[in-house]
Amino acid sequence: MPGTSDLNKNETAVYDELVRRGSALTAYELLDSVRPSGIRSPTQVYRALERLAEKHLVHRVESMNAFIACTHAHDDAPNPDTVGFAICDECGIVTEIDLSALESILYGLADKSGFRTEHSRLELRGKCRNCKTS
Amino acid sequence: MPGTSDLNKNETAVYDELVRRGSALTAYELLDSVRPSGIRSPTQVYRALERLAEKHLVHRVESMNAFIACTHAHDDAPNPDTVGFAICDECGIVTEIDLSALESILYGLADKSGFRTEHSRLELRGKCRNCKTS
DNA sequence: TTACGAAATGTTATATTGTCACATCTCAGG
DNA sequence: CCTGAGATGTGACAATATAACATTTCGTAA
Repeated sequence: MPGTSDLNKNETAVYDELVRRGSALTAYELLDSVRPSGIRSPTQVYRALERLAEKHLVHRVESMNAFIACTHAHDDAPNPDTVGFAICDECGIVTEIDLSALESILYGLADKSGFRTEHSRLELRGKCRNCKTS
Repeated sequence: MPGTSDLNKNETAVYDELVRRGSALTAYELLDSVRPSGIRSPTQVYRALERLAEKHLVHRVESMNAFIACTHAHDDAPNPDTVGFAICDECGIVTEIDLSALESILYGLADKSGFRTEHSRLELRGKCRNCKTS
């Protein structure tokens, strides 16, 4: 992973936990999990998450108030950045979708009205492969 | 507007306020605004919003924890429904984007991995026409 | 007409999510 | 060594959302 080397202690604890669990976690779930690493307050978790997000190592899943380790390579290029998630309402699994191919289309949509997009987020809700038959 | 006739007192108060203001408002901003209509608790606001959303008269803007009156005709057809917003980080204006043309592309993206999308939300952050020059 | 139940509404308290303010620590540059 | 900018820790608090339960409303059927 790019940039995982220059993480401080709290960032490492939070990032490792997100990777280990492989699912979307709320800040307070994370807090409970990283207490053994010496993190005691929400502020510390949110600060770590904020910096991890700047480094594109985690993403915030808006519709869940949760955070997830990034699974795609996002080149370190500056914005605009575009990311998508497919969220299963049955089992809660969150899968990152690569939208790079769509970027120009999505940005063009808004640009028609004079809007300059800096970053964007797409969240799909539905049923994953495993849950859709049940 | 379709279905604005069968709104109850609280739904009407909340919906009218959203239309009157024409911007995205948080549930608590709404609560303050509709107190004169007799609404006193967050629960009442959230219940009204929930039913207005079911009727496609308001949308929740996830990345703002806010709600906005719908400006597009969403046919009363069942899901999947797809809506987008362009949000100006400078002045806060929120513009609804019609994504109906994109629906099949967006859904196809996830479908490749076996995901069945039921509804989706796209939120673009950036600068609106007026703010992007400043 | 009255009685009943389901759904809507109101009310209070509480849970969850996120931020502020300020003290303390760390460490590179002068 | 000093200093000061940025990182970190801590406690209090603000903002957002839901739970639990009482009350009301209203259609329906005895």
